[in-house]
Amino acid sequence: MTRAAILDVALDLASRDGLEGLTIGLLADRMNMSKSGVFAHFGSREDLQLEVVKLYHRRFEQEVFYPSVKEPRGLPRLRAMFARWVKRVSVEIASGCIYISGAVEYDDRPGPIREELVSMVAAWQGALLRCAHQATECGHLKADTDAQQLVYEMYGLILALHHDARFLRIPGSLERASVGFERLIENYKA
Amino acid sequence: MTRAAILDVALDLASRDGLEGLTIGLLADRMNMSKSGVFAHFGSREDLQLEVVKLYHRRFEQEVFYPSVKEPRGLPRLRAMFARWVKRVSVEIASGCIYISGAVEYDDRPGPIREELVSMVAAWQGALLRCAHQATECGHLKADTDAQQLVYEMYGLILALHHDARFLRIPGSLERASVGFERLIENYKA
DNA sequence: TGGATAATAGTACGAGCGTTCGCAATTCTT
DNA sequence: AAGAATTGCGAACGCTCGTACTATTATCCA
Repeated sequence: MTRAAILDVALDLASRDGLEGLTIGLLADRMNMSKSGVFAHFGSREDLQLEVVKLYHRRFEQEVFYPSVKEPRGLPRLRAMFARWVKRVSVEIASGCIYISGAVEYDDRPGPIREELVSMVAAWQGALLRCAHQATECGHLKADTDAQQLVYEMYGLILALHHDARFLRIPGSLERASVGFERLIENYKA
Repeated sequence: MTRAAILDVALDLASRDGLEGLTIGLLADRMNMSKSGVFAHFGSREDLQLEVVKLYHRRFEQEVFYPSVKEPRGLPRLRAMFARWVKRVSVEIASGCIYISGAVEYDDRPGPIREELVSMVAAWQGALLRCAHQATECGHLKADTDAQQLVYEMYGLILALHHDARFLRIPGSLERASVGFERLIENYKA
């Protein structure tokens, strides 16, 4: 299916230039197709963007979420989630992360794309939250652990990784994310 | 000076729509001026963007940095820096923060604007780093404190604040940033 | 083999962008 | 008061964008 191939390249372009920077003309060039040929596969540019977001979400789930839930519930699963997340972002240092760039692009731009992005990021944070709760229920973390706070700080470590490595290009950011996570867990450990 | 008034409005627009979203036509509308009238004050759009970035930096310094260095060096100063920083970002939840949106917009777009942004953010991180070093020298923090790691995590807390409050619109993010900072300091305290 | 069906190309349009240029109005200088 | 310099306006240019419409080519089924 040509459509799938187009979406694949579109995801690549959107990762680099942002969802708003994704343009049909450039996409057609990369595909060696005409603009109208590419356009015909999607009803509108917004539809194309939405499909790209959904594709990214599927990739993220497949690479980070699903393999992690195979780990034993509680702290090991939470650790796996963070480790795979870091690994994913460390690859995206070269290409860009749509969750993060999308969060900035659509923080004040209403519409279906923003809604799609918000619901996906919220779903991921929800998964982390459930996992953190289970970790306290299993007795891996202290009983009075504030799971929301834990997820908040995990997200901060990832955002800082993206910022320092991709924008400022500071080496060693990867290790800093891991060190931060270990310190975080050490604080909440039972 | 009309130029200063234009820059003021331009900063507002760039905060909302990003530096790349800043357009001369919209700016002219907001100023009740013609496009060419606005344009004449700057040699090019890029110059306008650069001036906006510099203006933002001056505001940031004035509001966050300068008042903080009046505090006693070491931990009190570091605390003041973070507190004022949080306060500033909490205001920017409504308007947007150019350091953060700029980091995403220009992480892969070479040119003078990226360079300006990088040098400014690096300067701010440098100031935090020096302050953290002084805090260990003063004996406020443990002697083996990794200042880079500390700054990294502080930055993460701020990024998470911006993300959760402005994009996801989760209430209580402000408190989470403060709680995270306190836990951070508690870890590194002498 | 021929005719419906889908996929791609080509062209054109209208809008918005940054930018240029010439002209009017205002302000400053002497 | 006259001339120079600044400041703003309006129209136009060339470009790129998303999109619509029409043809052409390929595919597949009877």
